[in-house]
Amino acid sequence: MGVQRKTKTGEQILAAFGDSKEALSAKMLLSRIEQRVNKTTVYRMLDKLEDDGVVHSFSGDGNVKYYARCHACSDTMHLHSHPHFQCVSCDKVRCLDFEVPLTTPLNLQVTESQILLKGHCEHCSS
Amino acid sequence: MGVQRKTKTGEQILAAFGDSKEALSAKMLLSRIEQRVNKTTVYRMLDKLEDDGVVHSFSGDGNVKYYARCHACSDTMHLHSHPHFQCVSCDKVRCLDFEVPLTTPLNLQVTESQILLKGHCEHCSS
DNA sequence: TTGATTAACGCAACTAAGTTGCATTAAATT
DNA sequence: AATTTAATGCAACTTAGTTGCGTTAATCAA
Repeated sequence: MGVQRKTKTGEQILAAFGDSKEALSAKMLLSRIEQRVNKTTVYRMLDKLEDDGVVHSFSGDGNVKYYARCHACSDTMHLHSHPHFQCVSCDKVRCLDFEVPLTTPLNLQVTESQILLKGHCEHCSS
Repeated sequence: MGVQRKTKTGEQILAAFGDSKEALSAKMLLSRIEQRVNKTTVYRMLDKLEDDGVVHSFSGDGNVKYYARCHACSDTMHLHSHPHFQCVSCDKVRCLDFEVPLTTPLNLQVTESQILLKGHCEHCSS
């Protein structure tokens, strides 16, 4: 079950994401939220937001879970064949706004896909 | 620095992988190895094998690191644009033997890519 | 074959991400 | 205002992976 009540934590998490395509870990969110919030609360709220199709998650570098705002999802339909990019210098992660056409083997029922690209972002290229 | 000496742990890890495309976590490897080996040893050996380009790693479900034998890599060249597939029923992970053509944005210097597909494998499809 | 060198190892203690149980707080509803 | 229960905070926990350090064993040279 997703979000049921309007709370400060929920508002602040969504405010932290804003309209950007940046992906944030629970830790990053905690440091960005002004109001003192417990990490458990953040994890639970992120779960609920993901249930509702408001955010989506994926595994970034160092086996850390990242969350980002969804832009074309509902609680019934999740379409995330867009790649994510993580800069190995500044560690920022974000959604890339194009889709990767994935042809999957006929013998496999693929229900979800995650594409993570790593490298240097435009600000960190030497 | 990679592997320098031929040891039982190294042999057993490679034996556990065999020639298959299956990917294994450190935990799975530990349970497959007959001889009693410490987990630290396994983690360290996997690091060295990865340095040598003998195995490659990626982040699977639940933020667990998986390792698989490389088939076209050396210690200087790593080519892993092949996807990995994880069955959400039996949890097995493996390399898929085709490449995904990734067109990456010009402003980003992509040095590595990870593609993880999740779903039901041929044995777990209902 | 023996002795020296040091890579590889085992162990214990640690870190960091994420989870769980439970008592408390505060939205929403009556 | 009273009631209901979703959301919260806290402490304790789990699990993956790491680190420091003393010991073992692979390799190599005498």
